[in-house]
Amino acid sequence: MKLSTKGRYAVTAMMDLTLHENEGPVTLSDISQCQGISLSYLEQLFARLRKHGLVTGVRGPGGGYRLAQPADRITVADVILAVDDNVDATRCGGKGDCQDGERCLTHDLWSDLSGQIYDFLNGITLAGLAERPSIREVMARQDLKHARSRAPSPSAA
Amino acid sequence: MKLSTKGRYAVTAMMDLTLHENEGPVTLSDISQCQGISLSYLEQLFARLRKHGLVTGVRGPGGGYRLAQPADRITVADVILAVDDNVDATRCGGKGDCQDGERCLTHDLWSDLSGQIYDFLNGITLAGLAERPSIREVMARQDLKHARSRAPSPSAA
DNA sequence: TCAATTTCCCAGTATTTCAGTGGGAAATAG
DNA sequence: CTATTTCCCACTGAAATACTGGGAAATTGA
Repeated sequence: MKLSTKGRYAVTAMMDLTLHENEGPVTLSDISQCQGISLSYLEQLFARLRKHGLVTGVRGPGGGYRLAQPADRITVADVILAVDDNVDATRCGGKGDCQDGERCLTHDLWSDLSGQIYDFLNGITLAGLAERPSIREVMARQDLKHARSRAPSPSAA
Repeated sequence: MKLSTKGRYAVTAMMDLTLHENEGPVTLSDISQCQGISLSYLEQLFARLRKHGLVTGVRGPGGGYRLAQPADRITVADVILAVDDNVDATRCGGKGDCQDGERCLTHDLWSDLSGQIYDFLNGITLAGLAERPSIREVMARQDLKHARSRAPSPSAA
């Protein structure tokens, strides 16, 4: 389990898709402008997300990306694992003969901890994140702005 | 909150100190041989751990490093934050005027998640890690080996 | 049919971080 | 005094990160 800015970019971008899920596909240039990430770098990230079956791309005008699965079935761990490829784990490869053949217990310990971190992140879905109070608050403000032709109806998807 | 091999090295090294806490200071060359990390790189890591008040160095023969605080007061989050310096967090710096002044909510969302990860790792102390069954098991084997004045026990592993 | 949009794809580059190398100074135990 | 070990610094190679740029394929709408 690795946790870097790359993973953060991916998660925030996926949240963008989640929050605008019912407004059609989201273009990468939108996310690029919002997040301040270069378009091509986003393309690279989304290529991986697509290969891992997390998003689907829609080409052409009006196209963009949308979630390939319901938001409550995609976890933060899924997203992070999709973008940063394999973790090499231990240096001694679990040979266990590092020093006197006994000292290497800390390796097991890390894999133990790492597993816990994974379980934790795997328990947080995009839908779950989107339901947080701090987010719903900002979403409500957005709804007001976007309701330009009619009275603000509380109808959510 | 960042989670990389650097942080893993630091945590596993700190666990080494924790597990041999009552055997006097642990030298970096010991950890180097065990973990397969270069001595100088470990020195760099421990310089940071020392500056953050997590370890104390003892010079001279018989010296080494020991925990600067009781193992149940040092958390995994402490260790990780000590070695990988600041996380820049958001790119737009929370200006909030990224697109239409409304799209940047995903940043808040990430800081929310990041805070949760921190809380999680901050709830795991070195002492807590050392008490895990898988670790105690290996520790027990070590105790047998270190008891050299008695008859050698049947081969482990 | 044509132009604009947008995903897709690939090859290259700059920057940063990771990890290691090497030399040497200061403290300390024996 | 000497061996050990922390401390400190400056440098290097390798890898990951993040960006640049060019272009092809699909799709929409005029």
